[in-house]
Amino acid sequence: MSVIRRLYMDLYAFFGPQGWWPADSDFEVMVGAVLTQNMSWRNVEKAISKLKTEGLMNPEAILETDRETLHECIRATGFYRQKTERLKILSERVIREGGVERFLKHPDIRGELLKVKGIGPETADSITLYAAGVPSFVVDAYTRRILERYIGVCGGYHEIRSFFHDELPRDVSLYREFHALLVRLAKEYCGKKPLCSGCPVARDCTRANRTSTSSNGVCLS
DNA sequence: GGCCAGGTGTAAA
DNA sequence: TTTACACATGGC
Repeated sequence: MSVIRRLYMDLYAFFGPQGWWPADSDFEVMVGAVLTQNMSWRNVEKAISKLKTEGLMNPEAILETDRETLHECIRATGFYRQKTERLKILSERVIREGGVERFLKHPDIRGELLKVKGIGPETADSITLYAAGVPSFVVDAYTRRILERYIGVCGGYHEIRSFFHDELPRDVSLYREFHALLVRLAKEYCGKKPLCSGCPVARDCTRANRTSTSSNGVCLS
């Protein structure tokens, strides 16, 4: 069995199913994916809550509402001027395509998302996987950290994503759970501290700590 | 008080 | 093609 499949099985056995993405609608997934760019989910939750309270969690409202109001709602997520523009651009595109569900059914939804200004590969993959339900692995800072530290693999976004795609069957539920489990592991056991008391995959931690990623680890690119 | 957080676009080298 | 930098707030 490959090390990556083993990691998934160990994490699933330890943490159980995560049931991601935490959202009440596909549009909320899209908004959350933009707002969490370089920002902790804790702060994103506040912004999402405010948007809902103000009745703004839909593309029409985002597009019509004045920027100052949106700034106030999402200020806690940082880069709030940029993110306001990104939400407006995304909302405009969604409406132009005939609504959220219709847009998400585009045969190349990931490619379409990447054309939208302000949506890079990670945001596109988050929306593709969790809103559109198309298996596209999300490579975020947690994924990179775990892969590098526990398995000794590093590389660019595309290389790491391909690594998961090559090693795993194309399955939406599997990709969702695996990504969520990586985040869970990173948050609870793999912060800036070297390691990792009680880590459920301590075997791999030990191995990764012995080998320098730069000299002995696997570099995909 | 300083570092960090589930990135992305742009411009310069 | 790669690297540096701006974007900005809140938690610990």
